Amino acid sequence: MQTERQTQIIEKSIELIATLGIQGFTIKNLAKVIGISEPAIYRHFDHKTDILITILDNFKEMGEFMTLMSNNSDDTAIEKIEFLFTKMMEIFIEQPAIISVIFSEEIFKNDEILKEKIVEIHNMHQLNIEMIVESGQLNKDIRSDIDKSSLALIFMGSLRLLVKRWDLNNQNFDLNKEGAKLLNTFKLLTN
Amino acid sequence: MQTERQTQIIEKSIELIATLGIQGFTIKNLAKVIGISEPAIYRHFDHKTDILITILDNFKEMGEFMTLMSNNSDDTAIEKIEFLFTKMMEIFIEQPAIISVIFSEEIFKNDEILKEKIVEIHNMHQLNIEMIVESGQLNKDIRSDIDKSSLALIFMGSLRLLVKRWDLNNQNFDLNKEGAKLLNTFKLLTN
DNA sequence: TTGAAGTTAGTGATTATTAACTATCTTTGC
DNA sequence: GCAAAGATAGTTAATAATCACTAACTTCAA
Repeated sequence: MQTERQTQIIEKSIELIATLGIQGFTIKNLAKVIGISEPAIYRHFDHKTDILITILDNFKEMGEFMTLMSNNSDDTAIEKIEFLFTKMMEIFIEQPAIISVIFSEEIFKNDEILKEKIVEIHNMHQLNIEMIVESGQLNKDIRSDIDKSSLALIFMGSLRLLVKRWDLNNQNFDLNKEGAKLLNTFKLLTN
Repeated sequence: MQTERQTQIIEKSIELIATLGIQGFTIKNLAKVIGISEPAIYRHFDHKTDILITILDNFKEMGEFMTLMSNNSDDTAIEKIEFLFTKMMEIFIEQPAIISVIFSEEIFKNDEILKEKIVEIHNMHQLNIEMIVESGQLNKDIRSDIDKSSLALIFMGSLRLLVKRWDLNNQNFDLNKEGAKLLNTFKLLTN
């Protein structure tokens, strides 16, 4: 479990990375935006890297929770994917800072532990969508002449790029609307 | 025009970012891998940021050249997209280090000039693919019930994710084969 | 009274960049 | 043709600023 202060450090760290990039994520900047001294940070995390590790662990947990929720229903495959899409966009609109961190694998490239965690998160989402697609193909909701891994790649790849563009363009278009449009395209393409 | 030394500095910078991340891209590291002293770097670039600007300018030029080539033929739309895909994968296989830089927009987040260049490159590729899709829809090579911007998003988004995964997984699968598979999926989905 | 969470003041290492100097080409004036 | 002058590209040594992190001390609530 995380203490309140730890949660705050994680949140502010994500915001810092989003606004200033990984190079702006310094203990000094972090302490400043929180309003405590630099050494106080070390009362809550042993090393700077531990903060990044915790960020990725939180993302992984969030992903696992979404996987559970999407599969714990008797929705059709398309409805499950719709749920995942909607849920993800909801999170991104509420906390846009997450985008810059979760879709920026290169940030974690230095550290082998961090890189491994990123790959794990990728695989988890890929496998979850593959599973959903497979069930949809069995139920004839999704056409069966295309393999599940390609479809999962297309689903995730386009959502990622859409969200990233929204962020790069200072969130100056309606992500919900564009997301719905993309989802509709998927429905047309895959039935 | 770039001098030989400038080209070398650019190449080694990209490699540094690819292997160590943006945090490993220091003048000290750069000087070391090139085999000259740190101040010598400043004989060829005024500031560290100028190196990053030049990297992005090169990427943009490369994109413009590919756009020209893809449109300077009487290929069908699908063939043009196939050309773009093949060409890009060729470049990535030859110089995998590029992947970590060109698909890592967050690296350039600090600097407004750099961020703007990234958005420009995005828009250029999006518009080019949209144009190709539009011509394909006019010729009935591509189904017309889906708008070109969605299809362009899907094309680019999935290719990006495929290439990034290949890189994240230490290039341990056949990118050409997976790329061909993805292209085939597009053909099935869009005809 | 003790432990958690803060403080100030400092550590050595590293950062981008500059100053000053040098060896080696290249250009220019006679 | 050839020396003077200048440009090019390198060097060592140093700069102030910043980095992650630590030691030692204080505050305060359970």
